[in-house]
Amino acid sequence: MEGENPPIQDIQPWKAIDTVYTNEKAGMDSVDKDLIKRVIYEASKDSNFFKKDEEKRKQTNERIARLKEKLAKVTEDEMKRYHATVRDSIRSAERERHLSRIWIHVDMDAFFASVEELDDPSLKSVPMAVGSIGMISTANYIARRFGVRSAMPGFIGKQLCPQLALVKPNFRRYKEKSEETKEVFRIFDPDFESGGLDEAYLDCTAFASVHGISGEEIAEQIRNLVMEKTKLTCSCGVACNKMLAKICSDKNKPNGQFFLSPNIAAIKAFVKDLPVRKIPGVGCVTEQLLNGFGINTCGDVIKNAHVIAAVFTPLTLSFLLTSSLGISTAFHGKKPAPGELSRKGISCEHTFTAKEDENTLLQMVGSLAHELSAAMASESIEGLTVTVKLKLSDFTVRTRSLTLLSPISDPESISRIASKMLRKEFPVKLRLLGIRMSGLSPIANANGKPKGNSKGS
Amino acid sequence: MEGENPPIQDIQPWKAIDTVYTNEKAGMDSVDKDLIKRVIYEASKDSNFFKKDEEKRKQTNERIARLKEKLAKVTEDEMKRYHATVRDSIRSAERERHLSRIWIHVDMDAFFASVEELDDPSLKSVPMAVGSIGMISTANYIARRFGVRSAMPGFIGKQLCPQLALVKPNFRRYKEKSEETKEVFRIFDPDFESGGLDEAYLDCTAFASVHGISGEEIAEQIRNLVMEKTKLTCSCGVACNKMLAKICSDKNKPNGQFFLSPNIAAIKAFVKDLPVRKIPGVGCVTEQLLNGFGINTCGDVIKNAHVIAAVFTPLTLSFLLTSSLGISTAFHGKKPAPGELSRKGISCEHTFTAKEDENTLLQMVGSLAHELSAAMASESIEGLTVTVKLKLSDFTVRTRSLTLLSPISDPESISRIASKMLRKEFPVKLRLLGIRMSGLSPIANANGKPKGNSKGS
DNA sequence: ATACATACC
DNA sequence: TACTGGTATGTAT
DNA sequence: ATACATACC
DNA sequence: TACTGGTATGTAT
Repeated sequence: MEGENPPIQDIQPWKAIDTVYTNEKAGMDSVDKDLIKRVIYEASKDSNFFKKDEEKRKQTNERIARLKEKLAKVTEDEMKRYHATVRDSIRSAERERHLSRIWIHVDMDAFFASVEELDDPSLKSVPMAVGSIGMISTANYIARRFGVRSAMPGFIGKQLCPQLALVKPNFRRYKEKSEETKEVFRIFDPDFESGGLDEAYLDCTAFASVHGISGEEIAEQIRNLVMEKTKLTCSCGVACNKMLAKICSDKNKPNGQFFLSPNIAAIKAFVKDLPVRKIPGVGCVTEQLLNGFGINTCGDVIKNAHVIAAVFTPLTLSFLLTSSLGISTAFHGKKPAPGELSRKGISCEHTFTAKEDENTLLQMVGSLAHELSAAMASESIEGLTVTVKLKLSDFTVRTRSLTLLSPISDPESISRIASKMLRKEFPVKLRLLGIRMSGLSPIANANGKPKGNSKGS
Repeated sequence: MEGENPPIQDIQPWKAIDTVYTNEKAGMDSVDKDLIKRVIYEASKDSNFFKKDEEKRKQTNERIARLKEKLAKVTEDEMKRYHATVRDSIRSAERERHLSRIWIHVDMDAFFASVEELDDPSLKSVPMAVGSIGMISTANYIARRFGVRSAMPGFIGKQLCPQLALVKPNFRRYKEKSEETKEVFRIFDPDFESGGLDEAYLDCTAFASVHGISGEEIAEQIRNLVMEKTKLTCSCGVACNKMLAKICSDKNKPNGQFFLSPNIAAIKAFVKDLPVRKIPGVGCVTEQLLNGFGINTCGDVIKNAHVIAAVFTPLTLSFLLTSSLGISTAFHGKKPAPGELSRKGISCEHTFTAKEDENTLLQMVGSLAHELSAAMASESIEGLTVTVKLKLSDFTVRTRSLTLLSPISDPESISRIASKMLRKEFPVKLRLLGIRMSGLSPIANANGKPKGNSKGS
């Protein structure tokens, strides 16, 4: 390592800024990409956000270093046993492989942005994003060509594309349109599982067999009906399990579909060079960790599973292995028993320009408590555990929680408890305050209409 | 409930004493059984043990009452959803049903007692039990006819059968004989799983297919070879999974075998009237709880699964349902990865006549610490967590634990920490003291030979 | 139970 | 000037 | 992590 | 006179 030339990053630091925003799809040549990286870097480099981000990446690298040390200490003998563990895991994963189910993952194209375009067609011809100067939810396809993406702050989007139109989100409207899509989904699978406003998983096995049609034909029908109903386009993935369907729905986006043939050879070929980051559940950090061990694709995961076994948790091994083999849930998950509410927590948080005045912060907690309490009332639920979330001005996150003896939902109780926890943290300079209630149960009160069920077991 | 005659138990209290000892096998007529119950009752009724036992049973009954209240509050609507949950659970359990594996559970007959008879044939003709006046491990079949059973204290055994010969256990010898049996088991399944000195689970699928013989034939061979090798008899259960094999090995005990045909009809018939207590994992308490809801057999579990869903934990539901359907593990469990030691804890405890002198108790902790440390040294392991176990003179059990920053194994450290925890409990009158170490890792020291592996993940 | 990290939309 | 808000889940203690 | 309960041999 | 000892696992907090 010593005596080498300084790495390129020291001279063109933005080239190393391979953040969330830049590691996606094709469609731009490398000059464009380079420019985009540079703009993002310049816009970010002095912010606390950027510092925190770098710190995290550094810590992950240190974690990689520690794991590598651990790996180095593994004896040959132990490694043999890790290989055996891997063989075991693969064998038991394979028992969960189901090829005979037809899953379709439907993903609305640039959903929020498309709804806005629908409601104001003039937006169709300009680069546009739904969100605020602080944060973008979705960008339309024109804006994406400038490098504007979701989860990017609006001010960076503006720097990438000064003409960018920022449209304030209108969630009520998106919900409406989402309900329209659901009417379509129900036709094909009354039990479809939705994953947010803009996507859903449908088990179309029964529909296909009853109507004697293929998954691909069903996907066509879904896309047609969704268009008819909502005037919006969506993309579909057709495969034999949820994960594969989800990955497939991204393949021919927008307004397309992709069918993965339900046979092992096709699945293995599909998965072989798939970047691990495509596995739902593998985010930036896990990707960085795996890359640190030279594991970039699902094929690499299989080849190096013994390394993963040596260095990660058994659950992580099993998850990565299963996913990389193209295996995942092929049946609908159990719906929550009446024992449980389907929701496990409810929360409310706000970001603001960093503040340290104690009274101001305490007042904000009070108002959060009222907001949260109102949300709880509207579902007739109460909760046992109060968690306060603080984000310091340097983006460090802290949580403090307290579990009570009996559940509460009134704003006064929530406020009192949250304030007490906040006070213990003073002095602090905060950019975010949040309150969350968990351990939820329906309110069994006089005339309330509990929409949920009594806490189970 | 009011105005009824006093229940029979008030007059003949021993009839209600349906404890561990009396609710087993046939072979005695009801007069005998009644006599046995009465003797046991008379021998027990004034002891602290008996009081604690009654207290626990009472608490379980209160728990049943509470669960029934909860059940009563379940609305029709909720109950419908519990039914749906059950349907879901059954569907997913059925996906785990494997009929094509051949499992054999081998259970040595009255193992310790039989070894003693082998070494001293004069014991064959008299009622005999291995154990002490305080506790019996195993009784031979002659003694069993008097009602003497394992887990019964020797003094009660003597009251049931004054001629009872009590033989002191010789574990080294049993281990030797157990190793002999294992040599046999390895022939049929090199990966067999042992469950204590006297039983094992063998997956004989491969052996059967390689040698073109049936499970029943293999069981014959196992029994012959075990007899040849050890001069001891054993019993075998042959079925398509571990649980069923285990239950089957009990069917024709001693010196017999039982084959359960691997088809759903046969399994359903087998399981229908099987008492829940036969399910390995369902002990006295769960049995009592289930009986409290009128659930006595596996058939009842299936019929009343919605009740179980409403009242027990999802895991318990799934376990009881799966078991009652005759489904269980059909493949060898993963062996511990080199990441882990196969052992998760190591402990040492002693019972004595109740003491409250603090110095005496502290000295006892010191000697336990030395014992434990020696056991750990012999395996070259150390541990992070120290747990002290106390049993008060009234049989109440208390545990206190502390997790350290770095692992220990030397007697001084263990003793120091355990004593500190004990002192906090003073004053107490104890009949048992124990120490356990967990969070184990191999000692990576100079010339030690770690038999295990470094702590994982 | 508490605290924190990761992930997804 | 300026990097969300809501939820679930995993991991460690 | 801590405490306690259940289960098995 | 007198009701074990060792281990794993689940549940709750």
